[in-house]
Amino acid sequence: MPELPEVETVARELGRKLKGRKIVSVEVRAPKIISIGPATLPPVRAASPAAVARFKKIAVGQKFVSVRRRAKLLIFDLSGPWTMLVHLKMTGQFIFEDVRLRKMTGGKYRLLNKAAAPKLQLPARHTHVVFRFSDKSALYFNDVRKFGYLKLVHDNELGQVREFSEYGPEPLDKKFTLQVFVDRVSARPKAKIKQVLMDNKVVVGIGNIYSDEILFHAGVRPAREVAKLSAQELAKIYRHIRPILQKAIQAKGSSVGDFVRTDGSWGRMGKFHYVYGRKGQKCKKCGSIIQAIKLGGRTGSFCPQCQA
DNA sequence: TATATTGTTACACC
DNA sequence: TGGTGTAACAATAT
Repeated sequence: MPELPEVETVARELGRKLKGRKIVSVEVRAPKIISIGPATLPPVRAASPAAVARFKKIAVGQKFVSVRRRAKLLIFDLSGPWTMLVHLKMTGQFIFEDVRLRKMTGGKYRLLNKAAAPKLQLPARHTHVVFRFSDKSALYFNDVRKFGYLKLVHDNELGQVREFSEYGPEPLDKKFTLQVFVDRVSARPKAKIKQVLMDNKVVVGIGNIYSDEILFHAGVRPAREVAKLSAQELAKIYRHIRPILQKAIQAKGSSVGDFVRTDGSWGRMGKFHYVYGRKGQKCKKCGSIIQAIKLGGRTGSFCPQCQA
């Protein structure tokens, strides 16, 4: 489940690996994944053969300049006047294949870090788009659910991309102060705190995993109404947002579900989870049994002893 | 075969 | 009208 730390991990790793690499071919195995233009939605229908051809024509010959992140969206700056926006949604993955690795393994991709990583052979069953580079290396986009998307936007139209205009502040940004947090959260007095934390209009990048973890460390139950939280509780929640996200970035993300790093290895943050995905297990702090509730169709996990 | 999964949007309801 | 909550949607594994 890629959230801010996982997307940040992918952005940093790909930025390093793709910088200056020239695309020599693009293989689109699932047309519904790709689209062109600033329109809000990924296409419900698969891109037409003409759109696929256009996507390839735009991308081939371009170099990757940089990879950034805004909220959970990856932003690939291309050398020409185009930008590629990528959302991993639930199960999207990027795997970068170094040509040296393929040579070493006789054409079958194997991971260097065998102990910590799943075995991969690429392209895999759920590989939907492949970028190949002039030095024979390649970038694979995999997505079991096919909810993710790759969207090419002309730089002149970046201002019209609705994802950007609706995003709230970045939690790691200096401008995200306690005052900003309290103001934005307080605008939703009747909503439940977990749902507000996960709302991209309030603050971006926090999903099910990290909202659970932040609330555990703050000692606040996920279903608490915002209006009934004290100033101290709000401040405590705020104070835990940055450290938890930063620790997760240091651990290269949580490999829950399908998330892998760009070499196919797993992030290590899952080891540090106190409540997410631990329903029925003992709380690491007090030994109580972790409980789960449904909030708007989503599961929230918490410790009944540590969280009030 | 029904169900669970999650970010995001659509829409009904006060 | 706008904030709020719920359902729906994408596709697949189990």
